Amino acid sequence: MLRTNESFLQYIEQLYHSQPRKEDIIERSFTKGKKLLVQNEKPSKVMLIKSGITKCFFTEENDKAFIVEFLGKGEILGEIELIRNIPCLCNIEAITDVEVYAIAIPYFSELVRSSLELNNLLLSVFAERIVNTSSRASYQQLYTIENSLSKLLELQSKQEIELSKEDIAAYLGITVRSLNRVMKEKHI
Amino acid sequence: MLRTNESFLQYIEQLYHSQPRKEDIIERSFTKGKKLLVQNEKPSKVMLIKSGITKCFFTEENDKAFIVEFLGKGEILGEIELIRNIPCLCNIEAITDVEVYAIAIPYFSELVRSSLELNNLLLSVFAERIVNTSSRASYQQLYTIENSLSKLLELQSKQEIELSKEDIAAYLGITVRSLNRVMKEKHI
DNA sequence: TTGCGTTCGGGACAAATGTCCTTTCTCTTT
DNA sequence: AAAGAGAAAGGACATTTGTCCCGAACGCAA
Repeated sequence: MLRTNESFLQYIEQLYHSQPRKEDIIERSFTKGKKLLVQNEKPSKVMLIKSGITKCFFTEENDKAFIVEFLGKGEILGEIELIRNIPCLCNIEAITDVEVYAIAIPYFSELVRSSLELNNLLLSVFAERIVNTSSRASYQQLYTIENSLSKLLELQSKQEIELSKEDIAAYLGITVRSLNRVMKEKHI
Repeated sequence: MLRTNESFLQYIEQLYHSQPRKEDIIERSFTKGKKLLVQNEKPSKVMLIKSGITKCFFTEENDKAFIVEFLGKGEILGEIELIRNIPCLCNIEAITDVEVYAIAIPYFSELVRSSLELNNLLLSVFAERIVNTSSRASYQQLYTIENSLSKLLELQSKQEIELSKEDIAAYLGITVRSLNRVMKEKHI
């Protein structure tokens, strides 16, 4: 649910401190509620989260939202779009105040081509996201809201993340009305 | 829906023909209906499809099935499990007769650590799968079966793949009864 | 040709979820 | 303190989907 990545953060911080040209990686801040990346727009930077939490979500044409993941410290953003050379797949929005390392695209491209360390970090991240996204897609399609909610609440208590009801509903792909109904039936 | 990857196939075929030790990559065949990989079991090889089509699916504890993707020529199998060192996430089953290149795990691991070309091929594949899986998860959660079926039929006609009703239902994460109902209403 | 078993499609009803609207609660402004 | 606006929860009804079971069609063997 909430993903973090300490080794990726260390790797980028080491690059940040040792870079000769100081513009390849800069620090940026976003306040809660701000969009870091906008769906269907070309990303200008690849970013890695230094602190804070973001949600990564689709807005569909019927105006409904689906949260794919919550991304925290050490998680990378915008890298899929760079590798596939496409506009942003999803929106990324800060749900707390967030600080990131913003990495220039030509610099990041060059690293992907040449750094095995970066490649291996990215492969691990991608593998993790495929596992998480596909297994949750399967589960939420084949079980009722009650089962999915139980799983989410269990994860949530382990990770100590505070989510609004609207965000919980968007993560499960349902309406807030349905979420309230199921929570009431389960006496939550 | 059906994924293929010509450049990955060329890369593996070049390795296959030039390998000194002939056991690192071997060819294997599977008849229609056979399982190439079994969910929750440790994979013994990483495989790349030379010809044929497979389905990659979850079997949930409530005995329902969800097809994540159909994988064809040039697509790689079992690599996620190797990178994350986990048992198989899904089942992989041949829906036509299938031939694969089976790659020894220590050999493949060594290539991942050392070959930038392989890393870049894998990054592209993973990026594609994340895009596909997450966007379809969102769509199928937020729209009705009718919309999802329309999308599938459109893809299917472009790709000339023949699917059983049971497989279509499993790809959409619904029952065959529901699929029949919607197909009848749409006069298909 | 007939009988049996399996597969497929659909009827009927139940369950799950969405939509729309109302009521209550909370917060802010006057 | 009161009023107004916005947010949150839930009632009622509609729609969508799942479950169960039955009948028809098909294939195979005797």
